[in-house]
Amino acid sequence: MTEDARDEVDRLVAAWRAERPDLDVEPLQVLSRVSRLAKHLDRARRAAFAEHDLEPWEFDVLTALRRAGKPYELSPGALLRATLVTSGTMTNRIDRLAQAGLVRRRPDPEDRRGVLVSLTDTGLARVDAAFADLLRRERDLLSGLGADDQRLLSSLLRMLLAPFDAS
Amino acid sequence: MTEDARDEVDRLVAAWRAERPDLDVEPLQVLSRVSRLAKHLDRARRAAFAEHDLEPWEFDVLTALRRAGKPYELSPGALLRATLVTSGTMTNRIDRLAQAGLVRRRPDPEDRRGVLVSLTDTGLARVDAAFADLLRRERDLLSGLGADDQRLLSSLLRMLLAPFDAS
DNA sequence: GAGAGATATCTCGATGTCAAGACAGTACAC
DNA sequence: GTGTACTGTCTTGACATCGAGATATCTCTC
Repeated sequence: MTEDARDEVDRLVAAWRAERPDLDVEPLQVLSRVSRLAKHLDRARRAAFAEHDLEPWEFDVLTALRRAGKPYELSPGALLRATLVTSGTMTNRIDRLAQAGLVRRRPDPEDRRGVLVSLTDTGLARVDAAFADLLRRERDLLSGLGADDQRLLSSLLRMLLAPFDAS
Repeated sequence: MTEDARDEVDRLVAAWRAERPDLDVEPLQVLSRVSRLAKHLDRARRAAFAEHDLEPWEFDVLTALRRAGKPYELSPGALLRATLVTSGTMTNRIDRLAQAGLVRRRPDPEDRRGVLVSLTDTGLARVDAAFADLLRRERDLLSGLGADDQRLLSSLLRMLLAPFDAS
């Protein structure tokens, strides 16, 4: 038993083993780490975006539009699928982004139920700057892992994620 | 170039490469997967707890107390460090858990600023049932990975997490 | 071409979270 | 022991999110 209780999850698992030796708590080794890491990442991202006057939720929407390529335009439905939020949330987000002058809304000429949301020039500039900054910081967070380990890690994560994205 | 765009992140990375070939977006392969997976996990957990009439946030607090072992008692400060939330949030959580009869609050006899929070019998029973259920479901989510891959994955994640937990 | 069901977006109320700050109590240096 | 800085908890107000449902439009079948 290589003894390295180096993070909170190791301590957490050890505590469970002491309290509930009857249960197999191995799944926590993976999934609790995923959850905790995500929480830390959220905070790191928030700090990164603050320098560009962007909230994480604003960044999420703007990057989805940015990735779509010219003319940087998507429907609210496409945006909510890209960002994993509900429709009410997306309506609210678009409202505030439009108010801030980062996106524009126009009726979909093909479907009168629909709307199309596009980046303004300001929005494009902001998201490009913030994204470059984010990548810099994320690379830093990953610096503890070699390139091979990163590839290995991402392919293992992909296996877990695939069932969700398929459905 | 092994061509397997099997999850959303592969598509996301491909889109960035097309739009910003000047940037190295490799960090996303790992970190976007972590974030997205955490979001899916939250939903899965929510569904699991619903059967036990527990919200995820309730479960988080109750498990922290459960792991502490008899007499299942911790300070609000210890609880907020265990759950990564702010003090205002923890006060609110404890209020509602106490109202629901799942925890009890009493003054800390050693420190008159302090409070101690402990599980009630009801709280103990509820958290034990929900935890067993959660493990069952999490094992299921991980069934795509062999035991070796799971160990590999958790040790890679540990490397990323360690710097956060150290600070 | 009429009707049924699906789809796209928005509205509204409830809620959990955070950040900042208030307040009481403790610890430590001098 | 007194003053200062620190710690632990709680209060408050703002805010982003969700879920459920409303409305308008489209699509497909007959």
